[in-house]
Amino acid sequence: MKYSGQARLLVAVDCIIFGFDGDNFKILLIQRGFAPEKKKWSLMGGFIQPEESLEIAANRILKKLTGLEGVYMEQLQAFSNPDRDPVERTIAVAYFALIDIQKYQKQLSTDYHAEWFLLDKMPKLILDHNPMVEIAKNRLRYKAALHPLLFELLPEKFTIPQLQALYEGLYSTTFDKRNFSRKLLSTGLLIRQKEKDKENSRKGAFYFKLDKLKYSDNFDAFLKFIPNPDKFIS
Amino acid sequence: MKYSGQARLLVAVDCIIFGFDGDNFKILLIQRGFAPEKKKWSLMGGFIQPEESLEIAANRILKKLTGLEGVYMEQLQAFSNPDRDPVERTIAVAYFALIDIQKYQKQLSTDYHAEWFLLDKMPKLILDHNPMVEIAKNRLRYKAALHPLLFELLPEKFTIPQLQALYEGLYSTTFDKRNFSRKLLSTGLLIRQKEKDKENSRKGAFYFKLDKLKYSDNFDAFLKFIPNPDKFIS
DNA sequence: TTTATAAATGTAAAAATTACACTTAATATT
DNA sequence: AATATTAAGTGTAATTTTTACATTTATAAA
Repeated sequence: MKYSGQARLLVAVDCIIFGFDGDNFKILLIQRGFAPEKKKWSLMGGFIQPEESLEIAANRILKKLTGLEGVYMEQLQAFSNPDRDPVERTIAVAYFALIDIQKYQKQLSTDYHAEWFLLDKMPKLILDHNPMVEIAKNRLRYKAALHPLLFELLPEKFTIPQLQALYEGLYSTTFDKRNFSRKLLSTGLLIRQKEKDKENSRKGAFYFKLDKLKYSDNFDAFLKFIPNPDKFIS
Repeated sequence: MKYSGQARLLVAVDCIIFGFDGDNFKILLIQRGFAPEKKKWSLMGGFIQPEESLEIAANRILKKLTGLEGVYMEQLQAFSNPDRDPVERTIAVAYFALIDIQKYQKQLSTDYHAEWFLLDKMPKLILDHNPMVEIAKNRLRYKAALHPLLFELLPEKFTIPQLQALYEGLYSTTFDKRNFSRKLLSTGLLIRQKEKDKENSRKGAFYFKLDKLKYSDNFDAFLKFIPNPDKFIS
């Protein structure tokens, strides 16, 4: 028993993979090894398989490229312009992922000619992938203004100055460090460690870890990390 | 030139249509006139056509049911569990719409046996439509806490007490009317009219209209209508 | 021992939010 | 005509949150 007389379409999943290298936001792109658009840069994607949900497909695709599982990933939206793929009508559901760039295993992706690009210096991508990335950036700015999302981009131990650089990078602005650290510490999500990071200064900066329990409890809380976030969202 | 060896799927659009009758939130449902699940209540939906984007399809479907165009509508998310439709694998992209219930033309929908239900007293729906509605309610609560979205549910002229009832209904709570009106008026979005609504009190309540220019300018602004919105969002 | 450098911290002023109760306008009642 | 009724409308003081801003501290290098 089937629905007759209706068109069936290809459904693709595309992953927008964000990372942070300590100084700048990055995005992981691949160079297509096959026609059409061979050699052009692209988001990592693939078609949904008959037995998969979109979430499963997105995780499969992410794992294939990065070797990572259990990564933060969120459905962005479906892109459905009938002309978006000149080869054949395809609907793409975009997901964005936040990964700890240090966990990314380069060798896994040599198959795909993957490369991290500075988010601000991204090449032209195939199809409608550039607008997808723009929408994902905005969604990330939106969500990170209210929820403790950006920790997903950091390693287990991180310092307050690193965290501030992360926020400042996302919003292309600067924050007063006294107010910033007070706000972040007041969430109660951070546990100070005894060790310091001595890489970036003589004095060293204390490492912090996330209080994972409080983190998962507060993930959906409105924490107002960024004052007037609408200034930064287009 | 086609992508070979990939499965093609049905893609459906389902519309979650919210209204407000002055006292309660409502949702517009239809009773399916055909098998499977004939006579069961359902969201209004349909399959995407070859030349349509999802947005166009959603608007087509909404217009067919309500007669309305230019309505506020937003993509909720794609639902893709492989078993969600027992007849045939179908991906559904849900949209939610906010309409002024007074503009809804009943006669248009007799074709579909459409009916407004109290949102809290909704029947069981087919497939995964109940969870779709739950997700839509949460999204609406989330977004309305920050953005001036709910005006889409009201007629052109409305009173502050009506507006407060609307917010109180969505969050199942009460607000102090002094603080509520101060907050809403401080947005600068409301223009007081000379006439009063005398339906609900002897004194009468002043009508207000939206300042449409400021409204569209501020639609994406973070206005914090609701204190601690995470209390209300699950 | 001194110097250099980034990390860490406190406080006062301003703004926003909260809690709370009386007055007013208009109709209905006597 | 006076009075009662009812929901609309409004103000203020206390608290909390946010903002602006400068000095001290820890450490390694010279």
